[in-house]
Amino acid sequence: MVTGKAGGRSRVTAVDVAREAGVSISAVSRVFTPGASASSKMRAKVLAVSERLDYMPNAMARSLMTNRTHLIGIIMANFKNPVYLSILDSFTHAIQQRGLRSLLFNVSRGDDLEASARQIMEYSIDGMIVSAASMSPLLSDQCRRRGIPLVVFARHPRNVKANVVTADNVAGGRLAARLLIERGYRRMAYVGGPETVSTSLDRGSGFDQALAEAGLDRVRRVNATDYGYDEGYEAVSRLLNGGDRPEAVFCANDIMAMAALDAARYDFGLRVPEDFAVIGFDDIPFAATKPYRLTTIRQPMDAMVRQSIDVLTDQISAPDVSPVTRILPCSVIERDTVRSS
Amino acid sequence: MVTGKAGGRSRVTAVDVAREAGVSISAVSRVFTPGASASSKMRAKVLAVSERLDYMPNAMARSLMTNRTHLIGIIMANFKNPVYLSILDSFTHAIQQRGLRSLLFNVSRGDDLEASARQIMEYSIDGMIVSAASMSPLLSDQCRRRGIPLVVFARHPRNVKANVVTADNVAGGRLAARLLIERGYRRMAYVGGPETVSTSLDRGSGFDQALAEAGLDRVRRVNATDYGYDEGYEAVSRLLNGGDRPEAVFCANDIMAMAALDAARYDFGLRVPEDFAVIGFDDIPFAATKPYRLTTIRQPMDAMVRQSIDVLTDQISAPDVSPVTRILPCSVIERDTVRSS
DNA sequence: TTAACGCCTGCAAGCCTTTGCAAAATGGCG
DNA sequence: CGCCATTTTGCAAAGGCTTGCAGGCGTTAA
Repeated sequence: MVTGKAGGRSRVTAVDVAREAGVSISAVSRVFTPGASASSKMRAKVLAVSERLDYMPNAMARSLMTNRTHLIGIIMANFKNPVYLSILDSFTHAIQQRGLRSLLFNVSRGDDLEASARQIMEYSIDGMIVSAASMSPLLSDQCRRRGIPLVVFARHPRNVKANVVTADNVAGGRLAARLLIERGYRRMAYVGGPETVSTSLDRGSGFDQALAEAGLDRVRRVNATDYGYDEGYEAVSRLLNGGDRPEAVFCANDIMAMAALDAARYDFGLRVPEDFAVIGFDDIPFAATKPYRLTTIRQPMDAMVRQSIDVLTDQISAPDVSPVTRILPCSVIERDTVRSS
Repeated sequence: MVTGKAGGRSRVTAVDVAREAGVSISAVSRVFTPGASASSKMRAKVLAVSERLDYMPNAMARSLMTNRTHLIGIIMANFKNPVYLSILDSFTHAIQQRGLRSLLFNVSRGDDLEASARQIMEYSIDGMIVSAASMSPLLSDQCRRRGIPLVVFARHPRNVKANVVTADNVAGGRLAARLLIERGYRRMAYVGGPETVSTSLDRGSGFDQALAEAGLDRVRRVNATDYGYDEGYEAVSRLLNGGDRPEAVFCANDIMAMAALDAARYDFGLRVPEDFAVIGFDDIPFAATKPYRLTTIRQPMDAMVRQSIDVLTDQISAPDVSPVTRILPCSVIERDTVRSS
């Protein structure tokens, strides 16, 4: 290895700075290590030279020694629902605020979540956030074995041992049911997502519970094949074409609710909210636009993100505490797709 | 440093595997280095032990030697427009496909782009993609000095020396104008984003050009304070309230176009497309929903992403080629907000 | 059977930091 | 001015991996 190695031009390193400033390498290191002892003369000298040479400590070499990478892995699956853009926004922001960096992994195209996780682990990240429908217990095992704090976001898988931060989806479903009942609707249906997804399941079962408590039965239930607009449209059309046409639907997310609204109005000539009510879930920005004005159940996303990062950083600094689970309450955002009294 | 250091339990390393398998460390390394020479016996033995011990090479240590991190930095600013979710989807997917990883940086809240870039550089990333409104020349300088390939995505700043992959926004603007002219509209207006953003500027000037060529003048132009729905709504209301009411508007993105449509229909009682035409830009999924059916100009996002990554990886393997700029054509997606003949 | 030839493999140096330890410098105080 | 208590500072050893070099071994040809 004689000349400039494989990659780009060799960076300026701490030895260059040390030589130039006439100090030891350790001194340079200490100037760039918060909390290390260095006289102000020293600090000034090193900083000046670093500035001039455009020196910057090499994070890789550093992490080799410190066993900290300041990298947080984010595993995401849903790139179709705009809520996830704002979730990503909040997460990356919160992560950067704390001086950490986000390593983003996309597991949407059925790419093996397991395999991705392994890849991530090569980087010995400090912590990991998973926001993906399928959360395998093997992943959480991997993390525990390697001592990597993990929080499962907006999902509540029963069979994994990890931190969980989620909205209270069951309670959210109940909220929807009670609103509908209170407003005099009687024949309700639920439009869920794919059958395996715990959020959809929880929202549905909360809905059913509250219905049952009021002595009502859910008329029907359909599951969309995916969480998108088209899939929702198709599912709702199926629902409205069948017998037992409901007076109200509760949808597992806003996108499907918007599809429901469109299908009801444009294809079935239903008046909303007079003939037919629709409730969504999430409160995405589009739900508030003029043509929709969707009544919906809101998850406290900001709080969820904040708590996730809190839990994660706590766990990073104190690795041996046992996993916590935080369940945050939803609220109803009332607009115009449920009649007002 | 006697006992378990700062971070989690110490990982299993190549020496563990080597000892256990009765081979040298180099052997282990070579088994995990594609293209290195190792007999199949060797390989089998090492792989078996690695499996059992759950060994995985440490990417940090590796990159220290190879000068390659396999990390691609993505700098993004716009977390409000859903197009960026699909862009992120495509990028992360393409990056993973090539065995690389995405380090995502959020510079939306006016966080200094410069400062973020510096942070990113500490990780000595292999390449960087910037999709942010403001692209400072200093950033591209930083990259060039450090030998980090850089591509500017969906933006065409004149004053930076870097790879550029973007849609032909000027031509896109012309497309919009010509469609409108051909369909008999005469009094046009443009609704742009903040005045400093090159995409909005280019789209507007292409629009103006084509109008001028047809002997028409743009009636008015308004700029929204941001690219969102509410800002668009406000801008369009201003436009329609003023004198010289136009018969058609071209909006710098779909979100504002949707806002325009809503404002025109709900607040001004205009019939679209009979009395009033609207054209957007981007072709986001919501533009296709029943209440909108928006006619719009589409950027070839997938191709743009693919080319960006191609350019980037080319540049990574051959660092000394000069920057390229690729400008891809837009197309019109015709739906129902411009009359059909 | 022996020599020449290749493929494997191990050795050890190097990548860029951090950090325990001990020596040097500083400062306060009598 | 000398002594002791603190800082500062430098040395050198990690940390986990890659890789040039040279010796080892198995193979083929004579």
